[in-house]
Amino acid sequence: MGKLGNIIRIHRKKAKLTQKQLADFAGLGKTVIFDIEKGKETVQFSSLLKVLNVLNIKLKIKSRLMEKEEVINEEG
Amino acid sequence: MGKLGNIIRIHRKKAKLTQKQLADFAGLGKTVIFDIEKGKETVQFSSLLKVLNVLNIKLKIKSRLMEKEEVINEEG
DNA sequence: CATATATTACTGCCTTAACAGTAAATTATC
DNA sequence: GATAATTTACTGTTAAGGCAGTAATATATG
Repeated sequence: MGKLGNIIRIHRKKAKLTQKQLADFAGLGKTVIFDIEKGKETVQFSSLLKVLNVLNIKLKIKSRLMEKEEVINEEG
Repeated sequence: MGKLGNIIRIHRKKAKLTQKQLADFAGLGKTVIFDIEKGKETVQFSSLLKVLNVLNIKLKIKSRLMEKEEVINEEG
């Protein structure tokens, strides 16, 4: 299973949310949560961001051209 | 414009690639590269990963539940 | 063990991203 | 400024994600 899906599932469990509840909070259907946790990579990036934001997970980007790592999903 | 799109464009320029060339390397259509750089978030996550991998950009994940940051896109 | 809850899996419909092709606008090169 | 290259923008078609509904399996709770 995908690394990202696993991480998301762990965070969901910690937050004591069901897939349905997480889906509702993120404004998505339950199928997407299931797919993401299953490791499906063809989900829309926006769907992933919504889930990450609900779970307070930061997405960072890093390369040799950049001195500092940049956070992609800055939520309010 | 989206932060991620900007970063990707900068990396593409540094690599001296046109949108079309980057698209070919990533196995995508030129439209997707254009959309990503424009900041469109509804692209498929897999498309984003392909582009990031071509440009050697790492995607990391971080949260308070995790001690270490994890790299999502480990390419070979 | 029985019941309830949650997860996994499958279905068909609907929306939309991905795509190639093309044209216009912008930028680079001579 | 003229030419070429690149980027932006739009179009119609095709492929696929998102979704609710439902059923089956797995897990939790009594």
